[in-house]
Amino acid sequence: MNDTTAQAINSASPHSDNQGVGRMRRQSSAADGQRRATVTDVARLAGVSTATVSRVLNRNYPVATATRERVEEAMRELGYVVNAHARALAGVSGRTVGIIVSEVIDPFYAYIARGVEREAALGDRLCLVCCTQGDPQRELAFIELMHERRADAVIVVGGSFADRSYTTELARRARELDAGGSKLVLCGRPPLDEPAPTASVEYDNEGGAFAITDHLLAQGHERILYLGGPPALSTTRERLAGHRRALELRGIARDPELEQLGSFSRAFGRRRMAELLKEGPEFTAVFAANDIVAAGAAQALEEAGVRVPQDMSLVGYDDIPVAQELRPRLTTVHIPLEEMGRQAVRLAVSGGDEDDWREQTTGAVRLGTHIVVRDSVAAPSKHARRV
Amino acid sequence: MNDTTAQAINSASPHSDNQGVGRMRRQSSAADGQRRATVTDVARLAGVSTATVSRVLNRNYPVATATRERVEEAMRELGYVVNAHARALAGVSGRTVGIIVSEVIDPFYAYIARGVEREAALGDRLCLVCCTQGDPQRELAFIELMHERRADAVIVVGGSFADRSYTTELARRARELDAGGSKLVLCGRPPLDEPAPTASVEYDNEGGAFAITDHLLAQGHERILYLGGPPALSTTRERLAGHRRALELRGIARDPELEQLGSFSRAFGRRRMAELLKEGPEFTAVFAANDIVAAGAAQALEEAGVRVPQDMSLVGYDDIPVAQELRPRLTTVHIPLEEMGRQAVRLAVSGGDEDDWREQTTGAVRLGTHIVVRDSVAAPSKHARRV
DNA sequence: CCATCCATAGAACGCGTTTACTGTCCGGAG
DNA sequence: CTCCGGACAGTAAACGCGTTCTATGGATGG
Repeated sequence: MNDTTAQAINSASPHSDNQGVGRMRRQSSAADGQRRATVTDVARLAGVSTATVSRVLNRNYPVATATRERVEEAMRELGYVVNAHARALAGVSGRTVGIIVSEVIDPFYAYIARGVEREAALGDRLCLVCCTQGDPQRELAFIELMHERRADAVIVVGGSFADRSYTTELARRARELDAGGSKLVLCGRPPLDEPAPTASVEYDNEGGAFAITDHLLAQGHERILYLGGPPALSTTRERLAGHRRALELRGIARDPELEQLGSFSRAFGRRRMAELLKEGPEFTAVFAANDIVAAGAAQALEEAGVRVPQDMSLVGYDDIPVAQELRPRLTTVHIPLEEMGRQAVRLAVSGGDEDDWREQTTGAVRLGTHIVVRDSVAAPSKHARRV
Repeated sequence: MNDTTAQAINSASPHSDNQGVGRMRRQSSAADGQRRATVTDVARLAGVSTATVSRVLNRNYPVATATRERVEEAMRELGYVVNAHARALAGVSGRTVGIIVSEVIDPFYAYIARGVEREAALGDRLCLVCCTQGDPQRELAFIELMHERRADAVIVVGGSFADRSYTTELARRARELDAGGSKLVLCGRPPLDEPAPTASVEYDNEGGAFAITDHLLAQGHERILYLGGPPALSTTRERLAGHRRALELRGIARDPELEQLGSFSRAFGRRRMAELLKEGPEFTAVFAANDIVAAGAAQALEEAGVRVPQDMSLVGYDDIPVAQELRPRLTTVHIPLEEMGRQAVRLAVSGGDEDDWREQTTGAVRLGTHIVVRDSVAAPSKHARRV
């Protein structure tokens, strides 16, 4: 389809008359857009050369005021808009950064995307956003597409899958990107095991999980259900690791039955919670893998008539807005999401400026997390809930 | 800043040695990216011409299988990635659509963005996303930036301001864009009063407001507070218009005190609601300008000990996820947000295919809205709430 | 053996940017 | 009152990289 379109559009133009700058085209179809004005047109109208027009455009070289004004007037008159493609082709940065998330409507990603967008805007850059819907293949494809567009940075956000061939492929892309002067930034995911020229922005995922589990333990909970999160995702693994470490440190044996992984969806949280309430192991607190799952669990709890926090404590992770909307308000782990997005851009973009000492190609920052105590946690009730 | 950066990057590369294809560059800095492979390189390595390589790339012309394989092998070996800029410059569509919203983390916009992104992806297009944070100037600037990048479509989303000079400027941009073969799409906002080549996707905003107000009236409410929404925004005006029409139709006089406009924020909803509860007019129901404002109002109500829906009915608008998270679950107006995004892309992109009958340049679709009844509305309590 | 069709090559083109270079005009030196 | 160095303005032309039109060599078919 690309082809046919492109052909149809182009085959109709270049034929006879080579040097005429396009007189003929103009009178073709009625409402049809007459050829876009070019630097040459502006130059001609202003009575200067194209180089001068370019200088006016870029203000990077002194141009007499009178000349500048004449050129600007000509641009206005012709409705001239520079062609970013031509400019990029000539070697100027395309001023674009790409961000790849799994889902834009998920607040976790949306906040990071906001940080990326804002930071990008500060540097007069535009932001290419893609959603993989959780498909690693699509992620790879998008990286390729962004590479084709010569994005200054390609930021992949969110947990990654522990799939060898995928990792290898990603490393390859990172090298290709780097060879072209772009940078692959891993945001909210662990670095590649294979060495590759990437930058990375992480948050203390394990630490946050440790802290909030410990918060639960400090209240006296000993049977804590860990609920949700795709098992193969790095995000899940890290959170679970922090959770386990906290248990271990207090000398509490780990019960596999209390680790109910699954997905990050609200539906999962609700369904599995309901099931476990009916016929699951005993527990007095729930550590939902993220706030969305917590929202689902909260609903199941409500429907089952289990009061939070009196009968059951509940915590989440991410501290997205829904955490404050739930009743009781959810105790959770805060992640500086927007800041992560900003850092991701800074890392990639500043790195691009000083191309002398490329040694620091592999920048990395790690941001802290902290728990936010609200109303969803209390000490376990005297008589442990019996199913 | 734009300029200095661009200069710094470029002034350092092209110097002596003009025809050598870059021998020198290679040995410059250690990790430095050696010049990217080009079609010419691939052609040379595969022993064919650049035309053939291009054909292999675009599969738009028969190429002998053996040749194709040789070319593909060469591309792989060199880590070749086409340059989208060069390609776009040569006349092929850049396969990019732009969307401009005021805020990505706002679910209203996020859902539309998702629709745009998905539909764009179906056509192998990438999506440029920008946030104006409500600033019309920034909106104009982003349109310009997208125009420079020759986006197939530029979709501006959300209510617009009733500012004459802004509208004029927008119309001008629409014409420039159209002249270049792109399209400006107005999504979720009324068409420009000034004639301009735009496409538009609307939703029945007035009708939704009418319906939900009527729903309240049918329950017996007569004193309904309309809360929130920027007065100058078209979205607010339309919703208010629907609200008023419903009142009128039931013969209920309009009370200016019951129209408390402001903003679309949660903070506004909460603050103003609290104020009105303390010292405002009498009313038995609240029509929040959108769900976010409703969430704020719900909190104020909760804090004031006013029960919903027993003591006070509450409805919102947009039907974003928070509506289902509130307790009681919020009765609201559903908008097919994602579908709007999809339609916006379709309108702009299909329109671009058949450039023969440009008459239909100004496409427009209007999607329906409907109310979603949940638990936040009840008949007014016998004894009207007295402050 | 010529008419065709196919695969491929050569070259023009699209549009800014930038370098190398020319022509001007200034002030100060001689 | 010239003459020279240098700051300034501005220009022609090369360049970046795919795409596609036109042309050509060769093979197949009649």
